[in-house]
This record gives sequence, structure tokens and C-alpha cells, in this order.
Amino acid sequence: MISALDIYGPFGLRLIWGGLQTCLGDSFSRGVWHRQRGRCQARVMDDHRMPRKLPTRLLNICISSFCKLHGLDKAEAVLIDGIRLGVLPNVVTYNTLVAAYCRFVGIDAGYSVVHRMQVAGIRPNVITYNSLLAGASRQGQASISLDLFEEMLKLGISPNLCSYNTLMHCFFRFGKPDEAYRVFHDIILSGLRPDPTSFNTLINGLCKNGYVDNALMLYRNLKRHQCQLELVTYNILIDGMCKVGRLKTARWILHELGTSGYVPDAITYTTIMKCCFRLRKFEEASEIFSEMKSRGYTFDGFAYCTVMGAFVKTGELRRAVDVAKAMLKSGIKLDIVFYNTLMNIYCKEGKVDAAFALLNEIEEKGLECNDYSYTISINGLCKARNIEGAQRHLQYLCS
DNA sequence: TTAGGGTTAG
Repeated sequence: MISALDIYGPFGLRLIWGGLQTCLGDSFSRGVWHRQRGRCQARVMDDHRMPRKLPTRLLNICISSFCKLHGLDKAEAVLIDGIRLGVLPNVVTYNTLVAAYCRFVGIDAGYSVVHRMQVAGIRPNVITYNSLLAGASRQGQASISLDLFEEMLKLGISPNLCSYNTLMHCFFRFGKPDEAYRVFHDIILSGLRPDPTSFNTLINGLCKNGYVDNALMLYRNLKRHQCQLELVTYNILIDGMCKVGRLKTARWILHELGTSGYVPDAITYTTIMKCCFRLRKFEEASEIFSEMKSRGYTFDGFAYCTVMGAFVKTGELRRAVDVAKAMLKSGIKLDIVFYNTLMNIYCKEGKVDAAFALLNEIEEKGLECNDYSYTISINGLCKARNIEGAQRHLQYLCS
């Protein structure tokens, strides 16, 4: 039987393992974090089960796992440990850190890792830049995205489909549909083949920017060319149609979804049902609900809050309260969206005290208020003509 | 072992 010592020499893995143990605390002995289906799980490994892989790869797995758990400091500690033990980081190591810093700290922090990798003599590649592009997109820096794209080209790094898709998403997200559409054309001009991500980004971007008919046209073209669409593509389109009140078209897409071999999911039904409620088509909503039930889907918190919100929007506060009661009765875990919606109902009914009591309940339950909670509460005070109270509340929130 | 997008609630 091969032991870790045979594979990695006298220290290597054992010490990295030790470093990991230090980072993870005492609860795991020689534990390594493995990513499985997007989640990180701890697994204890014995010497004879240790993977026969290069130490740098192991180092990268450890760093990646910590990054995924938001443990950037621990990831850095593992890197230092690795270097100390002579395990040299490679481009994957730094790319992992660039992506994590961009996601959890910001584009500047990501860029500083790029400098570190250059100092270490490692050249950034297309993945490095794609992470930076995604970071710029998340921060709403469309101009930085373009600069990054040019910088990439200057460095002789060819953008790939992921780069184009990210840039397209960035433009759509920040209300620049013309530029986004140009990026889509650039994909074709560069000889790349758009993938489902490209089409989903494009259709969603068109819908969100008010071009639902163009999105529909694109969908028809894709169907004509027998492109394989994903369930989520249909859901995007259905949502786009529902948002502009085109329930009939949404239902037609629902039908097409079925004939394409897909089964609508809870999101599909919730989206259409919300539209029915908004349009006050209660009977139709009820039919959708029955169909949903017959397929075995039950209402989750998202569905309850969707319907509640729809009633609030149509001003039917009593109905909204009924849904809130049903959700309470169902035993589903109450989240901040539920509380915000209920707070909104109370404010609209002029029961500002009751709304503020909910703020305390949120805190007691260990939930965190968000922007909506504050906007709703301040708005409630203003609507009740308690401007002084609103100012005091705002000052309290800012303090 | 590293990168992208997309669907429902307030």
C-alpha cells in the first residue's frame, strides 16, 4: 500500500495537511474540503486514501475550497504554508484568488492579486481576465469592463466565449442594450459559436431592457433553427412577458415548453400565477395553482411572498394578509422578504406601530434587515405624515 | 484544481 510519504516525500502533504488542520480548527483531523455539487463538505482521509496528485494541485483544491467558504484569510494562510513548504503556486492558484477577491471584496482587490502573480513571474491568462470582467460587471463598471477587454487584447490574450458573454451581460445589466447586442455580433464575427449562456443572457437582457418583442423574435429564430433551449430560457421569456402583462403570450410559451419535452417547474408556475393575480384574473390563478398541485409542487416561501406581493400591488391588502396567515400556518421558515412584505401591508394600512414592532421581531429572530426594510419603514412614517419620526429613524439607521 | 449567463417574492 502506498502511503502519503511515498508519494509526497518526507514533509509535503503531511505539513500542508497540518496547516489545514490549524486553519480548520480541532474539529477535523487531517481533513480536506471537497466541493460537491456546489457545496463544501469535510472529509477525513487516511494516509492510504490520499490522492496521488501533485502538491500544487492539492494546494489549489484547498485554496479553492476556502475561497468558496469566503475564507480568504485562510486561503492566504494555506498559500503561505504551501510556499514555505516549497509547493509553488501556479496560474490556477492565483486565478482562484483573483476570482474570490473580485467576488467577495471587489475588483481592485482582484487586480492587486494580478499584480502579485506578475511579481511571482506568472502571466495572467484568459481566465484571470474573465474573473476581473465578472467582478467589474458585478460592480456595475461597464467602462472598466471595456478597458479590461482592451488590456487583454494588448497582452495578446484572446477573449473566449466566456469573456464575450460576461461583457454582454455587463452591458445589458447597466442599460446599454445596443452595446450588448454589438458584443453578441462580435461573438459571431470572431468565429465563436454562441452557447446557451449567450442566448439566455441575450434573451434576458432584451426582456429586462424593454425589448420583449425582439426577445420573442430571437426565440422563434432559435426554434426555427432547432437550437436546443433550456427550461430556464422558457422561464426567462415567460417572466419577460408576464412583467409587461402579456399573459396570453406567456401561456403560449408555457404550452411550447411542454411540447418541447420540458415539464414546467415551480418557478414557471409562480411567475404566471403572479401575473394572473396582478391582472386580477383570480380564476386563472386558481387553475394554475391546481395544475401546480397536481404536478406535486407545493407552495414555498417564494410562492407565498410572490402572491402576497401581487395583492399588495393591486391594493387588496386583506387578501395579502390571508396569504400571510396561510404562510404562517404552513410552518415555512419566515425570511426577511416575508417580514418586509408584511411590514409594507401594515404601513399601507396606516399601522406604523405594528410595522415597527415587526422590525423588533426581525431582530429577535436573528434576521438581518435590508434596504427594503428601511425603505418601507421610512416610507410608512412619511405616509403617516410623521416626517420628524422619519428623519429620526433615518438618522438612527445612519448612526 | 481556476472563469461566464439565466427564471419566481418585498
